[in-house]
Amino acid sequence: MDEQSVNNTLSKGSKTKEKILKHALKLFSSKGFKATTVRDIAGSIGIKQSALYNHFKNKDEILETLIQDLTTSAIVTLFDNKDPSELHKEGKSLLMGIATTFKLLSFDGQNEALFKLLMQELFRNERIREIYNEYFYQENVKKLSGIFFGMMQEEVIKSSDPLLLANEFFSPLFFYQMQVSLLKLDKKSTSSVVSLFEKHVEHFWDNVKVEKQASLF
Amino acid sequence: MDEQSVNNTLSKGSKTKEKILKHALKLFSSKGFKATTVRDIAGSIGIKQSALYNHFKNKDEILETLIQDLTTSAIVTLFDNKDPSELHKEGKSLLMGIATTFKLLSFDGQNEALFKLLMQELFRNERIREIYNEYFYQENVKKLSGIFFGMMQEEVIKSSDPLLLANEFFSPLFFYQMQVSLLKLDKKSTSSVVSLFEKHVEHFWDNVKVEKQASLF
DNA sequence: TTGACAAATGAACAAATGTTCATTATAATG
DNA sequence: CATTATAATGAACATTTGTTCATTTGTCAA
Repeated sequence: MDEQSVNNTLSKGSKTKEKILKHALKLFSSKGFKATTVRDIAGSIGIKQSALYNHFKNKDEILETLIQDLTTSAIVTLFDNKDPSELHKEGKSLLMGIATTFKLLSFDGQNEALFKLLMQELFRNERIREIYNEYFYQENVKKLSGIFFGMMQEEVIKSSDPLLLANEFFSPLFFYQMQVSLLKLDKKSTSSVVSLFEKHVEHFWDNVKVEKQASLF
Repeated sequence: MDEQSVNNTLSKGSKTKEKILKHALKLFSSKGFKATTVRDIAGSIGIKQSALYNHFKNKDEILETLIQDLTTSAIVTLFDNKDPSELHKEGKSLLMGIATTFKLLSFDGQNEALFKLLMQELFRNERIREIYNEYFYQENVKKLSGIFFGMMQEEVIKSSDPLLLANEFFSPLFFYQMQVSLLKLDKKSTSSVVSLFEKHVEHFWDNVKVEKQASLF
C-alpha cells in the first residue's frame, strides 16, 4: 500500500513538481538564483507562490534538487555510453566523438540551462563547486587520462603525461562551450566558435599522434 | 608622500569613494552583486549605508564603476607592456612570459576579485559580457593571432591558422586560471594546476614549432 | 570666528521577498 | 457515496532591501 500510494502521488503530484523544477532551472540559469523570486517561478507556471511549498520545503530546496540533478545530467556523464577498456583503440575519431558530444550539449535547452546554472553559482555555492569539480572536471579528466594512457601503450600517441594531455584536451572544449553559451545569450552567431571544436581535435591530434616514418614512401 | 599630505590635498571624500569601490568589489566577488546589500558594503567600511549615497547615485552605479575599471585592469591588458612588432621574434619564451603573466593575475587580490566578479556576472550582465568579449577575449586573441602570424612569417612556427592557434593557446590559460580561483575559494592546494600553465606552453610549443632537421648531426 | 560646503548620521519609507496557515478545491479510494 | 490525502488559493506576516531626507558633523577658506 505504501509503494502504491507513493507511486500514485508521484505520478500526479510530480507533474507540478517537474514543472517547478523545469521553470526554476530556466529562471535560475538566466537571472541567477538570488535574483529569481518564488513569485517568478510560480508565475511562470501559472500557480500562486504558496502552492510551491506543497512540493518543496523552501526556495533553497529547489536549487538543491536541481544541483542534485546535475550529477546525473549529460554534462557530467560525457563518457558513460562508452566502454573504457576499448576506448583507446579508436584514436582520433574517438576524440572527435567526445568533442562532438561536448559541442552538442549546448544545443539541448535543458543541458544548456544546467551549464549556465553551474557557471553562475560556481563561485558562490560550495556544493556546486564540489559537483563541478568531482563530477564534471575530475571525472572527465580522469577518464580522458585513462584513454590517453591506453593510447600510449598501444603506441597510437606519443608517450607523455596523460593527465596533462587530458587537461589540454578538455580545457579548450570547456572554454568553447562557454563561449557558445555567451554568444547565444546575445543572439550572436556561434558558427565560428562551433567550428573550433573540430579544429581543436585536429590540432591536438597532430601534436600527440605517433609520427609515421618519414622514409616509408 | 605620506598619508597626511594625501589626506590634505585630496579631500577625505575621494578616499571614502575608493574604500567603497574596494570593499564593494570584495563583497560582489565573493557573494555576488545581488546578494550583497548596501548595508554590507557600508558596514565593511565602518560607515552607515546612507553615507554611500553621497558618493554614488545608487547600488548599480557602484557596479558600473567597477565594470568600467575592468577595461583598464591587468586582466584585460595582458600584452600592453610589449611591443607587437617585435613580439614574434622571441618564440617560446615569449609565450612562456604571457602564460606567466596570466598565472600571476590570480595572486594579486584585486585582479582575482575582478576576475571573480567578471565570471559571476558574465551570464547576467550584458555590459560585462561586452567587456569580457571585447577587451578580454577578442583583444587578447587578436594580439596573439598577430604574434603567431609573425612567427609563421619568420618560420619560427609552422604555417597554419593563426586565429586557431590563438584560441588554442588562450583557452587552457583561461581554464587553469578559473580552476585556481575555484580551488582558492575552498582553500585547496593550487600547485598542481599552477604547474599546468608552464606545461601547457611546452605542450603547445611542441606542436607548433618548426621541426629541426633530423639529419643535421 | 564665521560661512560655506562636502560628508556622515539617524530615522524613516515603500517595495519586495520568503514563508506560513487556515481554507477551499480536486481527485483517488474504500 | 463519503472519506481521505494532496494540491491550490488568498491573505497575511516579519524581514530585508534600496533609497530618501532633514539634520548634524567636520573641514577649509575668507
